[in-house]
Parts: sequence; C-alpha cells; structure tokens
Amino acid sequence: MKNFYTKKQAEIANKMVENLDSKFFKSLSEPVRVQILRYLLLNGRADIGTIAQDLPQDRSVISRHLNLMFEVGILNCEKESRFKYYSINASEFLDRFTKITDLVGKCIKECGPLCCK
Amino acid sequence: MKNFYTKKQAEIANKMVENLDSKFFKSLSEPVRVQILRYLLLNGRADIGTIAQDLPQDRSVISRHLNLMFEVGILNCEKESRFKYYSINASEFLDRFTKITDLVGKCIKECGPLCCK
DNA sequence: AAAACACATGCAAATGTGTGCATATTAACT
DNA sequence: AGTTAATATGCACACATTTGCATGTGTTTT
Repeated sequence: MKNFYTKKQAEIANKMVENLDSKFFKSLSEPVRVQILRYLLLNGRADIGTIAQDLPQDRSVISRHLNLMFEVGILNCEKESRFKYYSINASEFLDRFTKITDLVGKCIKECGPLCCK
Repeated sequence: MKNFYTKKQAEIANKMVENLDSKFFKSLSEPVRVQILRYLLLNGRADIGTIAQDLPQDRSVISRHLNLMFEVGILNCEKESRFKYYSINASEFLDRFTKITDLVGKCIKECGPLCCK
C-alpha cells in the first residue's frame, strides 16, 4: 500500500483525466484547423470551397479538417443543396473550456498541497 | 475588399489563435502525458524512476514526456544530486486555462453575432 | 441527358510522434 | 579508481497524421 491520496482526490483527478485526454485538444493543436477557426470567427458561416479559397491547402484537406472539428463538436454543419455550411458552435466551444478550467481549478485545490510546490 | 470584420475583431481573433496554436494543447493530447499528470496530482513531487514504476512505458520515454511538459511550462523540475524531481506547476497550469477560456469568451462576445448560429 | 459544380473518399507520399533498446553522461558510494 | 545508480541521448522501428491528386457520388443547371 502506497496510495496516500484520498478517494475524493482520486475521483476528481480521474474526472480531469477523462476531460483532458480527448480529441478536443488534438483538434486544436493543428495549425491549419486553428486557421479555419480564425476564418469562421471573423467571416462567419461559410461553405467549404469559400473557406478553402483563403487557405493554401487543398479543398479536400479543408473538408476533412472541417468534418473532424464537426465531429469533435466545436462546429455546426448545415447541408443546403450541394453546399455544406460550417460555423462555430460557440456555446459548445466555450463550454468545453469553462468546464475544463473549472475541473483543473478544483483538482488543484483538492490535490494542491501535494502536487504544488 | 471582402473583409467585413473590424480591426478590433481581427485583433482579438489573432490573439486567440496565438494562444490556441501552441505546444500546450499538443502536450495535453497525449494519453501517457495525461497519466503522468494524474500521477503527479495524486502523489506529488516525484523523480523519473518512481513515476516510471507506475507506468508501462520505458524510463526513457517517461523522461522525455516529463521534459516536454517542463518545457511547455506546466511542470516544475528540480535536480537534486543525481535525481530529477518533477511536480505540477499549478499556478502556470491553471493560468493557461483561465487565460484561454477568457480569450475564447471575449472572442465569441466580439465576433459572436457573425460566427455563432 | 449532359455538363458543371460541391463535396467525399481512396490512395500514396511525406512528415511527425511515440516507443524501447543500447549507449552516453553524470553523480554517488565503497 | 571502480562500481552502481539515475537520467539523457542516438538510433531504428512502428504507427498516426497531414497532404494533394485522382476519382467517385450526388445535385444543380443548361
């Protein structure tokens, strides 16, 4: 036996781990995807072709990035006729960050005396 | 001319992009690194060998992950004799999240009517 | 029906990353 | 000095990811 941490600490740490180890961060650690986010923030809802005009990558590449972010949940997607319009899912996007920030805060408060210098 | 966004919007979006496209997220999107964080949260300051005992990866692998997270800024590192003790840089870790959450919030408030559905 | 358009997908090349072993490097200890 | 121990690093392999092209699928337009 060498576990000196409490059950409560383990619970909150595990919960944080669940939220950290996700596709969410991976999706944000790719420069091109961040550029796409920037585009959507400044220009609003747009279809794949229009977005691809502003970026050096091929349309198919942009298409895949958009789809990935949609599946992660930070983008909305609406199919209209032969177009696919994407936009930022603002509430979801912000919620993810506030939730994780909250969890990290709680985690440090709970485990702080140990982990923190 | 097809930029309909204001200078202020561009500034805040660029600032967010700077903060998003960083090694920070990359470091958190790796399962083993998250497990190391979990270990340090629950067990506090520890040296490489001790941490490696609790994880299936080789000591050298753990060493590299720890060094990476140290360089990103979320871990402290203290060399004592021939040991290297790592611990979570709690303030830095939390600050990053609060800063980004704040930026995302501002960004959505500023660009919201456009980007948000 | 045929042509043009928007997007998806299969494929292969290039690149990046995690991994473990073998081997330095550095420090403590007899 | 020589041995043991903790960590760092060079190397090669495996695996994942990004990328662009070519092609396929579905839809609109003429």
